Amino acid sequence: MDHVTYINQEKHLVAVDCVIFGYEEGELKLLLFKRQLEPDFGKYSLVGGWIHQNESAEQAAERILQKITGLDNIFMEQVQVFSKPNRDPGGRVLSIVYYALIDIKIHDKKRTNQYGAEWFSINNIPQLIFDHQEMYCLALNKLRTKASYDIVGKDLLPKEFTLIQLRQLYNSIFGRDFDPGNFRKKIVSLSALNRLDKKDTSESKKGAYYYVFKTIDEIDISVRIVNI
Amino acid sequence: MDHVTYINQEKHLVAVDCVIFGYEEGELKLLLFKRQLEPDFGKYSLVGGWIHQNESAEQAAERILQKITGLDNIFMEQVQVFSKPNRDPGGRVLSIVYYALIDIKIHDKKRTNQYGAEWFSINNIPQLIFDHQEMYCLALNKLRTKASYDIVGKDLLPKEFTLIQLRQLYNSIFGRDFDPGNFRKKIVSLSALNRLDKKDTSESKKGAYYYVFKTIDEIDISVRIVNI
DNA sequence: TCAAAAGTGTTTTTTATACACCCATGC
DNA sequence: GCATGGGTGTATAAAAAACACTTTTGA
Repeated sequence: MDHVTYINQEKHLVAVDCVIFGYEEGELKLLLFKRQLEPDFGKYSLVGGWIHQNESAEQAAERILQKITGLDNIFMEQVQVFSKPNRDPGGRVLSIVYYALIDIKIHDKKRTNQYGAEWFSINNIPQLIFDHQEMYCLALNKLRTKASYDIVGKDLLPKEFTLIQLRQLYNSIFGRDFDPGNFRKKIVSLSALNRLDKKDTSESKKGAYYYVFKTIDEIDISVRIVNI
Repeated sequence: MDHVTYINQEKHLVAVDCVIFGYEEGELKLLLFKRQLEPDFGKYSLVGGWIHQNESAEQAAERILQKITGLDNIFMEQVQVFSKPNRDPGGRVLSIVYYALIDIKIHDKKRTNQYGAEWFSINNIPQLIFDHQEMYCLALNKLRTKASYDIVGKDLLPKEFTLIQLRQLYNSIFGRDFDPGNFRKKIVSLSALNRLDKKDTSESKKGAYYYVFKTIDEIDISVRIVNI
């Protein structure tokens, strides 16, 4: 890109939209805003905002997520850019889409309420504005891909969790039932979790062991990357 | 995104950068520009351009590729957006990165020469400006991912090609030698190719059968998606 | 003691890898 | 007839999938 050509170039509005996944009551959920304006009054939208001159798209997403959920250090991945000239009827806006994973239990519910955000089960998503449905679908695909070579859950589950809870999370992400035995074997074989000497007896008499994610330095780098 | 907030928002310069892969002489190659200006005079850069108001990022990439190579209908995939505020010393520019696959044999060499573009083997890439090295690495990763669940080659090889040529392409993409027998079996099992009654005798006395990609309607949808 | 959830073990199938071998042909 | 790639077959190993079985414990 020649520097001399920087001046007099067309500039664009650039937004960030976040597909915010949470997990609660055995279901993967999505945080959405109810739109208060025409067009598309009453429809729902992803959580979004403008990108500023002095920040990266990641930083913009972090800023927006912090504002809505009160949380920092949220796990996030870029999905892709949406740039069709007429994707937004309000004007020419490029949107950089991220997906984020958060633990619904620990986010600031006052804030989300204040901003009129609601959680929806991914089995029951309302109609979304513009191309937000496509954004969500791509984000879910990306999450599934990640979940199939890495154990996702660190950001969606409480610090201590059982393998049953982890499996239910996976069932919810992939929309199918994983075999309990095989799932357990696969997860254990990745040796990314530590078992605690502590059981969750709320679901059964026998009780299920709690697990936690290993810290970075505990992880055996040689044992990684397999399909679930 | 509220419509009332569209006005008075900060606007941004948005560029498109293309990681253009080609294949020739048994090597995967990359098309690069030699930079004629300071800063970074003499370093190389990806092929890029500005995005216009009335076009999507994809359309901008198509326009730029058409200008440089003379080709239409080029296979392309979005890699990701690069948006760090200081990534470009010339100013705040967001860059949307695509990778493209083209058959070097059929592109317009006069054009690439005219624009000062050169092909480099991916085993011998010169120093690139800004964050273009990272863009290239991500693009190659994305290409490898695609190549492992889909047969890439339709856009890099001539219409008719031997399985030996396809294997050499894969060797070049992944930087390792695939087992001839196993590679052949795997490719055939995907039943995405048709064998012609025609041999390439330029490499051996026996000759190797030519293959072509099946057309969309010939492809058996049930046989897809496996790792190579 | 038995129901119900947690956890383990066994069998089968599929896929990947390594490598030996046969084939066709021009010299 | 033999060297040289091209192509096929087989044997082994590793993963995934299916599913039977044992363990624990409160009611």
